[in-house]
Amino acid sequence: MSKSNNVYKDAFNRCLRLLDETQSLPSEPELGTLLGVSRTTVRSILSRMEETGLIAWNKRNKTVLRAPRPEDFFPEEETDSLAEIIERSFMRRLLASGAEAGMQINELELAREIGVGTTSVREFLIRFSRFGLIEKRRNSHWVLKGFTRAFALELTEIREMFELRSAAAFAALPHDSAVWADLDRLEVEHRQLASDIATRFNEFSELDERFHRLIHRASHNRFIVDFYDVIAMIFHYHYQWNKAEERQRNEVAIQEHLAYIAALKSRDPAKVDAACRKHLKSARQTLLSSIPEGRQAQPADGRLSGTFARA
Amino acid sequence: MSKSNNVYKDAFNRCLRLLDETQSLPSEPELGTLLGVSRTTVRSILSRMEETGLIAWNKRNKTVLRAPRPEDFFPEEETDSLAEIIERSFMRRLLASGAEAGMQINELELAREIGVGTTSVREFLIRFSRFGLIEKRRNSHWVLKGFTRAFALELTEIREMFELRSAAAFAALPHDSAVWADLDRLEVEHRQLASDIATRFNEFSELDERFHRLIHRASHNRFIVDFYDVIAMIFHYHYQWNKAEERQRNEVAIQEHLAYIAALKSRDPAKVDAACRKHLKSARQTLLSSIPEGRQAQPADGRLSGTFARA
DNA sequence: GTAATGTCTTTTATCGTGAAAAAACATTTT
DNA sequence: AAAATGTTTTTTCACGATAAAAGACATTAC
Repeated sequence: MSKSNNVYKDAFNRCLRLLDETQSLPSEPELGTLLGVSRTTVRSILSRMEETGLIAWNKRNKTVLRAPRPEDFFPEEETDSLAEIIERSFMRRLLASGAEAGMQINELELAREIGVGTTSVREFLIRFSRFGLIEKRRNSHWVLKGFTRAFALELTEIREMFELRSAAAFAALPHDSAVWADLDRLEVEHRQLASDIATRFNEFSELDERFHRLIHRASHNRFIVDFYDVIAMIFHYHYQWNKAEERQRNEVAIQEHLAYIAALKSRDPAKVDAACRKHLKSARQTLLSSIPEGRQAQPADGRLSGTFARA
Repeated sequence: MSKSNNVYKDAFNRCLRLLDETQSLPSEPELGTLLGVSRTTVRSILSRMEETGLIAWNKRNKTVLRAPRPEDFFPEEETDSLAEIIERSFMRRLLASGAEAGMQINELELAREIGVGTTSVREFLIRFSRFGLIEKRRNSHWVLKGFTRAFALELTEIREMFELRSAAAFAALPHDSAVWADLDRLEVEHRQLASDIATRFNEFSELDERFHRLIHRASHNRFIVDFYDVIAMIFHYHYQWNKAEERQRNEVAIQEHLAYIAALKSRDPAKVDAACRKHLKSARQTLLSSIPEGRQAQPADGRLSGTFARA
């Protein structure tokens, strides 16, 4: 099978949405930039759009003939990259009960179960290892460290260290920095979401990530910025997994963010520190409360069927 | 070629050194633990030792017949893992002049130049990416961020944050903790090295790493402990690259370590903080002074032959 | 002459394959 | 019966091969 054409399919779908807005498409290089793909892929997309009667394509002329119909789109599941498929599959297993600290991870079995080659699984595990949830034994298998209370505490410890420092750096940024406009925009979005909370509460997690990433970027430190990937990953799956009191939690978080934003705008270090601490404390509480007591680190032993086996 | 047997060769060489000390070798499982390899590999080693007349092997009896000769050993270069070979090769290129920030890294070309498969190079680059020196463009090449002044400053910023916290945690450890004995042992080693500095100054970097890892471990935080891998990697190659005033630098560092150790033993937070800060400051200076001014981040352009190409 | 399109080449992503090494199972020895 | 040895199976590691996607070069259009 060698390689799926999900890049093409995903870009095709995104291009279809563009069709609604205009009568004719821009030049190939322009489309490439817009969709984030190469001209080669753009031309494949245009070819297909011509074939299916969506556009008339003659050199520079790409006239839209009709609006896209649902059946023009490629199925969602065919647009995911292999890495995404593997990650989702792996995280499902990890968060499912039965995945205890100390268990072995079997590359071959994982690959077979997901239906992909071992190379992709290996590469995924190497990339995933920086999240601190798995560890490699030299010339041997991977070991699961488990999504434990200890993990959550270690993660939040670093997060708090990094974010307090970033927030302080943020507040010290000059008045003419572009971040203040970004912050204003985020504040508006927070207020809109707050007033619509009853129906849109599930949009918070995306806003949350953008807000915190903006702050972390002020550190101008690649290690701090990159570490937010770990936090984002954990919170992403955590939100999917723990829906209890989601609306209320998010409502509280939005108010904390607004207070945090006000503190940043005041540029008063003490206020920033206090608002940041307060929010991070409740974020930690939320994460911790979602980890059942049973999910403690404990050396597992014996063998178990499936991807994870007792060591 | 599929897979080299460097694990076997390396373990064989290490096993040869064991031969000097005893008349007979222990059981297979025991040897496996000792050498850190499986019984399968142990048996291959024993087979060869029997063939070359080093031992007489009959079931539980493994009698040493003669002392190993130089020609019994496998050549050093055959005992390195592929990952080590690729890392060395890559770092040589990275630290060589001409590798500027913004350049592209070509997997295929790197693989060809080193003489290995692309998979191994890909996996290496993924693993290496956590050091913050390279970055991947989606569906495309890697980009070199460069060993710049900015990199050194970002690295040391995190290091200082982490080590100050770890040192404070260390000093707060209970009296009966095993780390105090470890610290005492390290102190002795420091004093021995200090008195022999003229001849053994190049042994410092290994001692340095052990000392700092001991401190970082007191944080009980996997992210802090793991981050020391980044520091160790950078300092490892930095030491190889910058030999200027090595002896004097190490002499100063040993004295700083001794003061740092004394502060830890005093368990006085203020003293620990001061000693730690002082040492980290001079470590940062050493690293910074080794980065030539020319080695600044600047967007490269155009193409260049070799592994790294201008973007 | 700049920027697009058309064509060709190179690189990346992924798989199946086979040898090295680990791990599991069976048998013997103490 | 506990621990070693002998044997077989499974897993990891690394490669070459191939389609997707990117990139480079040549040609045409404005």
